[in-house]
Amino acid sequence: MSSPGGRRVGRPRAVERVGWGVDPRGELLGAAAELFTVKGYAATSTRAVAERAGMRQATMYHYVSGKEELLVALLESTVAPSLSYARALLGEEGRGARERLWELCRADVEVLCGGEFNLGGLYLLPEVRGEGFAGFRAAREELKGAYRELVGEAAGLEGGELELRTDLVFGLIEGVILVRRDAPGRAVSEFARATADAALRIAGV
Amino acid sequence: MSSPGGRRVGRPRAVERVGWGVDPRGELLGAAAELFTVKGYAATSTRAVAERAGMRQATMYHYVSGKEELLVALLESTVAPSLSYARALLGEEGRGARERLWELCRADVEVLCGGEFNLGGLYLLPEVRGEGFAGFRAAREELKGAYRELVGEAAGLEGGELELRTDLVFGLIEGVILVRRDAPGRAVSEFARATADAALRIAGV
DNA sequence: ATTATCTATAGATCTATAGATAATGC
DNA sequence: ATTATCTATAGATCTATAGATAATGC
Repeated sequence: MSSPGGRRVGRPRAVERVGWGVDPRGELLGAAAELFTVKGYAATSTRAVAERAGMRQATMYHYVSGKEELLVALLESTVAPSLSYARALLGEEGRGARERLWELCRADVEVLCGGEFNLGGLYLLPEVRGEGFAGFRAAREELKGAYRELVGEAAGLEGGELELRTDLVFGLIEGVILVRRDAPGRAVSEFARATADAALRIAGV
Repeated sequence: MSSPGGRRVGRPRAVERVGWGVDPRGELLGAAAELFTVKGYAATSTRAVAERAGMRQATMYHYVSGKEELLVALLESTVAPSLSYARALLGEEGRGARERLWELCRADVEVLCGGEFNLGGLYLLPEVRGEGFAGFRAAREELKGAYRELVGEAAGLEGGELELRTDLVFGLIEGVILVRRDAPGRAVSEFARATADAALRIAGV
């Protein structure tokens, strides 16, 4: 436990820390979330991230190997909650596929729109095609697979038609990331429900 | 007319040009389209763009003021065709709103997915918030206004409900940009029609 | 002694300008 | 003379490492 007064081992920071209750890696992740979404990933320097997190540029390397590690962690944090929820829903035999699909859509939109920054949009970065992001891409594919399964069961589809409907539903959900940029004021949970309604209409159930 | 043999005024290029029938600015735009979408905007240097276009880095400044001018031009080229089509559709009193909305959606998807590179995705860049992109943003707003008008007329909506439906429809159309990345093989025109169908279902007509 | 941080910096970029050069045009 | 290109480079970054320093822990 880091004592409340701030008595910590090691040389003190040049600029005393402001954000509290977070460890240094968490401070870096928070700074990166803001800067990557607001200024862009490639346009953000390691110096900018570190200083925003309240430490000097070189100190960052004590906690992470570089910018990419931060981006990987942020991306995985956007897909992980939806994915584990999707796994749980697939196992719930009791509820109908239609209801579970609606619920997955709603929860996914809540996660994507709920955070302070538009982290969901980061997965569009060309950098995400690189090797370091294989884990994230696999998680995203598994999530899409869950959508496919529920769409297929709810709408009684398979083959190319199922593939098309899944792409449209998945595209809608991720498209709300873009929409949210234009209207950041709207209440998230209401918007999430409306999006889930729209997804069911697209799926054709 | 630049004579076919390639006899041109000025010092010859160090590396003789390959892509033909295009002027130097067009060569730069083509190179930028490829590199910005594949490698990312901020991650692409002026040197990379110029060399891909077959000229040395410094020569690029003879034609454009820098990378940003190229990005502005590319973005405007993605919204301009849809916008002028939207204006034309708004004027066609003869056809019903429902039919015109469907047609706008279909045409928009064709443009966004039709090109060789995923230029539509570039508008998500944080850089686009800058002043240099005011013209592009205005065009995009006008296009969204056309969607709003057609959705309102087709579905008989207004106020907050109209705003919500418009966001969902617009989000779906732009979301197909993401979808296309996952399934680049699908026939564009078939996909465009399916997306337009889905948009009408979301709009509630 | 251990730890977290700092300062300093080498080496690798990258952008934008200055000025030279090699074509055609007249 | 005009033009399109070139080469060269100054100045401003940015990344990642080396080594110093200022705390606490024992």
